Amino acid sequence: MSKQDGSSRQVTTAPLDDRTATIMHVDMDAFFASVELLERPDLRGKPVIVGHASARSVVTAATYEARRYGVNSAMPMAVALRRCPHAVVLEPHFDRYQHFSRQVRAIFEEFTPRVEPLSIDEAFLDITGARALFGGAYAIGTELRRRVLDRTGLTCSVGAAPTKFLAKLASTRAKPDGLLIVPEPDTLRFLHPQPISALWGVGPKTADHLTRLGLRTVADVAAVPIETLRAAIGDAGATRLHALAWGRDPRIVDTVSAEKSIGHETTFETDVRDAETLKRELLRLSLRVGERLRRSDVAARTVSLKLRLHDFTTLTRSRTLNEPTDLGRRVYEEAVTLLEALGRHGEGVRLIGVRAEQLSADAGGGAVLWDDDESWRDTEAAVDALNAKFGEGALRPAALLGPGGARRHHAREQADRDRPV
DNA sequence: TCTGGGGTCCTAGGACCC
DNA sequence: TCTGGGGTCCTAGGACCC
Repeated sequence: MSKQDGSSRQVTTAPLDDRTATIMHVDMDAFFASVELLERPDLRGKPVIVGHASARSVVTAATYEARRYGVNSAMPMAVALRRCPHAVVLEPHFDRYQHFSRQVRAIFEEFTPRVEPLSIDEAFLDITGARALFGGAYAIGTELRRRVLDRTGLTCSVGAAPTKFLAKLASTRAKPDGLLIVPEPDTLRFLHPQPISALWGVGPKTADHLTRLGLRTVADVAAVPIETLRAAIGDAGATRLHALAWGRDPRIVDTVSAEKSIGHETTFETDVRDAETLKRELLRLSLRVGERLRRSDVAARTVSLKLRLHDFTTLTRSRTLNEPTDLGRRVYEEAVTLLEALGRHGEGVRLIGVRAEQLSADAGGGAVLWDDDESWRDTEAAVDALNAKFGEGALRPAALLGPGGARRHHAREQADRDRPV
């Protein structure tokens, strides 16, 4: 094992001929907070929290200075400010984070095309091929961290190991601003002393179950019979945990994974009982879902509604459609039907959300818009049909000259905007 | 202390089919 | 008449991750 701190207090090198640490995990340090500090250098070294100022908000990100007071992401803002009253709270700017996310991703791709973004601020890299050009994991990690810092002013932490799980664990242990390489022969020595919570998929509940079995470390999980695990946490979880505890993780770096659902939700400042307010919000959310479905060129077959009541009870209701849709209007119709059938909104709704599931490549054709409208297949007739429905000139002719996909896309945008609610 | 918003995966029961 | 077993789909809820 080798660890290099950003401060370069200690640099030990992994074997330079190591060829086993083929997967790299890169994780930006306190990403949102660090991006905000680029614009507010005066706040450097101070506890800074990123999050909305509203009553029901949570911490989106916190600098390490704030974390020293026990502030963590997802913590209610009220709690965070009690722990660290002098923290500076900044509003999040997601467009900025997106901008830097793209920038660092481009840097990753200078090393390998095999990049799998995990979220806005982390990614896996398969560096098998990059080694020939850049040297081993150590050289790649060091150069990558240098380029990210030089060009963005942001620090990141890097872990490299033979598997995804170990690489991610390595980057976590390297934080902040560090590099940790775990070659294959060192894996169990690195892994087994870790607490069970380090295992991917072990949250508070599972940790509870495992602790009740007397398991505290990853080594304990590795040693316990898998049947014991199965009885405690179920089939899939037991199989996965047992494998992870032995350093086995079959997941490869996957550069092309399709999204499985698209949803939006809102927590109200105060609980809402009024059905009209709920419907208005539901429409807004549904239209956003529709826009994203079309942008991704997919259609959804299942619509699901989510309600969180005043007491935090969370309900979901879903319905599978006969025909897939990419229209927010259609999503809304289903969601509102589910809402009314549920009939619980009088109790006071804290959160409402809608999600489109069972996505497939865009169904194409007019069947999605009007399943009785065969004429849609013909461009001229489609113009007439649409303009008849939405008024003359509703369609911009230019949009119709492009490929079918573009034509359908534009027509649906128009339909979603113009159809009366 | 009082709990965001974006997701993924798993479980379990019932319907339905062979 | 009383009853198996496997597979898939649908639905609701929950754990978990960032």
